[in-house]
Amino acid sequence: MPSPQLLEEYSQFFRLLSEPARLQLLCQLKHSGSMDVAGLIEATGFSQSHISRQLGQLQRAGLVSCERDGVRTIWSADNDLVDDLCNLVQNRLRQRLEAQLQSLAAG
Amino acid sequence: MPSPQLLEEYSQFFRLLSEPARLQLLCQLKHSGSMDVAGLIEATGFSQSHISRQLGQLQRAGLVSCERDGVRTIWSADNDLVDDLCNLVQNRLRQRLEAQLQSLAAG
DNA sequence: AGCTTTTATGAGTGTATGCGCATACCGGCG
DNA sequence: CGCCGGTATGCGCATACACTCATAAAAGCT
Repeated sequence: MPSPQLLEEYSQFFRLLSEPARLQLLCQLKHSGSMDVAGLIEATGFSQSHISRQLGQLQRAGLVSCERDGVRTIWSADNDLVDDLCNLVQNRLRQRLEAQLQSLAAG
Repeated sequence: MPSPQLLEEYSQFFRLLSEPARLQLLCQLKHSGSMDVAGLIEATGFSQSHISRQLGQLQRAGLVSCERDGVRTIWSADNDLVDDLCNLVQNRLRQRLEAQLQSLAAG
């Protein structure tokens, strides 16, 4: 059994990924390599303030990092953890759907 | 890039794990094998209605399942996905702390 | 059938937070 | 120094949801 503190850490991390907007920003950065905020606004349609806040949260968790290019800030995703997690979840979703399909066919 | 629908699925799944209470119930069931609600109340200190609701959510996601034993309901965790996810996150947390430690030593 | 025990659920409350608007900060340029 | 483009942040609103109390539903016992 994980300790209560560890459970709290886990859930805080999962909470970061529980918001479609944040997940979308992460995937976009992973997909495009590096982007500035204008690009993220263009790609996602979110407001500038919203994107800034979400990136701040992701940065504090070490999932994204930024470098300044003059007045602009260039953001990039930091590691493969999120991809790995999403792949595991995707496998699970597929298994579930396949099982539903089978039980439907079996009547 | 995952589709918006898939992103939504991902985030809904992560949202399930973003609540310490649910994560604790999952880990408890994983640890103890099978438990009835009275046991979970004893182990976690949560109210009966709260536990019932959280188990319902986890059941709809296919993470736990139940069998009735007379008037009691015996719950058990259904697969290893959550453990795998938590292990990945734990590795990440450890890496982060080690990096902080190194930068502190180097600082 | 009525009574008891165990679990599920309707209703209500409080808190957290996503999201936008407006604005303050901040680094570069004339 | 004043101005301007780009980013962070205070504030407010709306909504989602964890959590509780009270109650209903279900299953066994007499």
